[in-house]
Amino acid sequence: MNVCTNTIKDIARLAEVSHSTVSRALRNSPLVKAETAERIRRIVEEFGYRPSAIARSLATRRTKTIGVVVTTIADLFVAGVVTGIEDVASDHGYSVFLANSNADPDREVRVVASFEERRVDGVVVTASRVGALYLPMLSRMRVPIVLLNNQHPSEFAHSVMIENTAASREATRHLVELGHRRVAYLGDRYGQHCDTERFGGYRQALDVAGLPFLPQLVVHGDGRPASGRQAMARLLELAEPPTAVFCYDDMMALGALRQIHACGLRVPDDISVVGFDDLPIAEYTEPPLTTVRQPMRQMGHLAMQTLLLLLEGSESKHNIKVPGELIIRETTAPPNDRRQILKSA
Amino acid sequence: MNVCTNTIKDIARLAEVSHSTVSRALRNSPLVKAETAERIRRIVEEFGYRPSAIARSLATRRTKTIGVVVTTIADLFVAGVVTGIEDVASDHGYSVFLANSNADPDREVRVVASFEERRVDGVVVTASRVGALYLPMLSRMRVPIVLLNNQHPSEFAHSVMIENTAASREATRHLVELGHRRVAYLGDRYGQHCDTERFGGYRQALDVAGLPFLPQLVVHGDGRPASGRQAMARLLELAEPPTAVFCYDDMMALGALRQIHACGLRVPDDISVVGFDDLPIAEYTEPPLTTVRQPMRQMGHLAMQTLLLLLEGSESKHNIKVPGELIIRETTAPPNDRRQILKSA
DNA sequence: CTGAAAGCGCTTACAG
DNA sequence: CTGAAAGCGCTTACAG
Repeated sequence: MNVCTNTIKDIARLAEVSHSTVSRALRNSPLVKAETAERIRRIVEEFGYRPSAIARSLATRRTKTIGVVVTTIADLFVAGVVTGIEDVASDHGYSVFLANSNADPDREVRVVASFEERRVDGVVVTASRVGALYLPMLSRMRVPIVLLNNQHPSEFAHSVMIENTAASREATRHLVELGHRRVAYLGDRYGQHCDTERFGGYRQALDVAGLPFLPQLVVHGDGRPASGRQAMARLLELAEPPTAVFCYDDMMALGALRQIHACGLRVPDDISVVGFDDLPIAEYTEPPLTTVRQPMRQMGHLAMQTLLLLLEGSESKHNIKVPGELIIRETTAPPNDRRQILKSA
Repeated sequence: MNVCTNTIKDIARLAEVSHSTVSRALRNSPLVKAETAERIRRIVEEFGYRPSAIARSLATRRTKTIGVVVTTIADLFVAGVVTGIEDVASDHGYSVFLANSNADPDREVRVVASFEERRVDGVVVTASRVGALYLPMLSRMRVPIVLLNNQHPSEFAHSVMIENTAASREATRHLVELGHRRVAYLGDRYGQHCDTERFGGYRQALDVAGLPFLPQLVVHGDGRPASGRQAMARLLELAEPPTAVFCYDDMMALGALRQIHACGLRVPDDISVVGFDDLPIAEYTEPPLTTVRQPMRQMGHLAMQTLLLLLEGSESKHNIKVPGELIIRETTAPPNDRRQILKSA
């Protein structure tokens, strides 16, 4: 018996009731007599009937579907967030459409079009490198949108954001308190709002400590290891290299570690490194990485919970700030005054 | 003007044609006069009308939607594969539903139910730790299914698989050729078919080299770094530890590296390590990891292309084998006979 | 080339 | 508590 050919009318015929009654029974309507409902459910079970969400969506004008846009899912932060989103979506009967934009404007246009055509009930945009027209295009859809670690968090819509500034300040202060005076910032040139805030926290910590801001100690990558390695190489070529580096994310910290080791320097003896994210691999770098934990999965939960609230008609603005947590492992230590000597070895 | 309230009839009224004609114009039917079609398209554009994929799906009985099930998306291999799937799905007008099963039988049941109700046109199951009832449940759906690095690849359905046996044999042979005589296998107890095959390749390489198989050199983890570390610890506690370890995946290799370093041993001087996957981080472990590359994204492409073929009515069996590629980096070297001495230090 | 009509498989007021 | 009917927004034979 081909499941896909069964319709509500087939079940109605078998149960000797109208299809309206079957519909009610399936939706647990109190309007249907208990024993009738029971009989219907037995038949539904026996024939493996699955009501069509398509037809239901057309009738109810709700698809119980959300769209999730990411730049790429092949990123442990993004994947963690999406896991969190899907967790609660699934618990509430929502299915999720996943779309990668690849930071490509053409694909962004297609993603928006497909989400509109599929009549998703809501959208979450995660840590995307969005084109200029993208967010306005999305907002035109007239469905709730939640941004996660994205630009325009407050002006534009509802959002879930890590407390970038406070967390970065704390991470930098950790380095300063260890005695570092030359602390570099390895940023992400595509990091948009998050990069601005993390850089801001770094600056604040320097100010509070009365340390001068040295522009030559600020370098940028693209968020990935190779670029972190290159940026680190530039720092190490400086006449007076930093004794510590605060990185925009763990992946670039990974590249930085590689470059430091490739130069024959040691972490944390010669140079301290701090990351951001606390990816599952952070505990397994060599040495284990001091970093700022973002509760990625929980942030995904919050984003979906916010969307759910909006879908239930909440009118308020939702701008959630999630605290980061500094996880001190083994890439940070007091500066070694002999570093210059070792380097020449 | 609320986009979502526009229907094909609104456009028909504005264009002064019947909604049938609008429908044809939008589907580029040759049945409609060029200038009429042009006028309709202008109006569609102007009002930002988006045809409802829901209504279209109901009428055509095709949703242009596929379901992708994974155990977890928070895994760089899985995420790479899903990226590949989405690439070609999107290019062909398909949207993808992503569902995490978390290897939880309850969720598996719900995923299958949701895919059935949403009338996905096809399904791909990626590297899942599937429950016993899962695949039969899916196959009951009567839509094409493609398995990727999954169990039952040939008996059950269409599949894309890495050449586990050949790749593992080559990886092990690499170690043997370096002179290793005590090569361990660090497997994944949930790796099912893939683990069996990788273990098989390891055994074959030993046999070919005339080396004895030593059961005490086979340990298992769960695929993640922490378990790799634990398994490595067991190997190092052996009276005669291995001089090389072939790991089921890069993540466990990461844990193994950590444990080796934590014991004060050096890689590759004291012990060689080989991974499997060539994740983006493999180049950035310390030292950079020798591993077997799986072309994850391309495997995703192949899976979706296979699904497309099946959706076009292909009747043949599709069982695609993808070769792995040994990438030699810096975790492998000839064995060091002084290893025992160093260990006691 | 165009339109009226039936149908896709549901939900839900309305009437009983 | 139950059923007949209308409607959700499309597609597509059928007739012209």
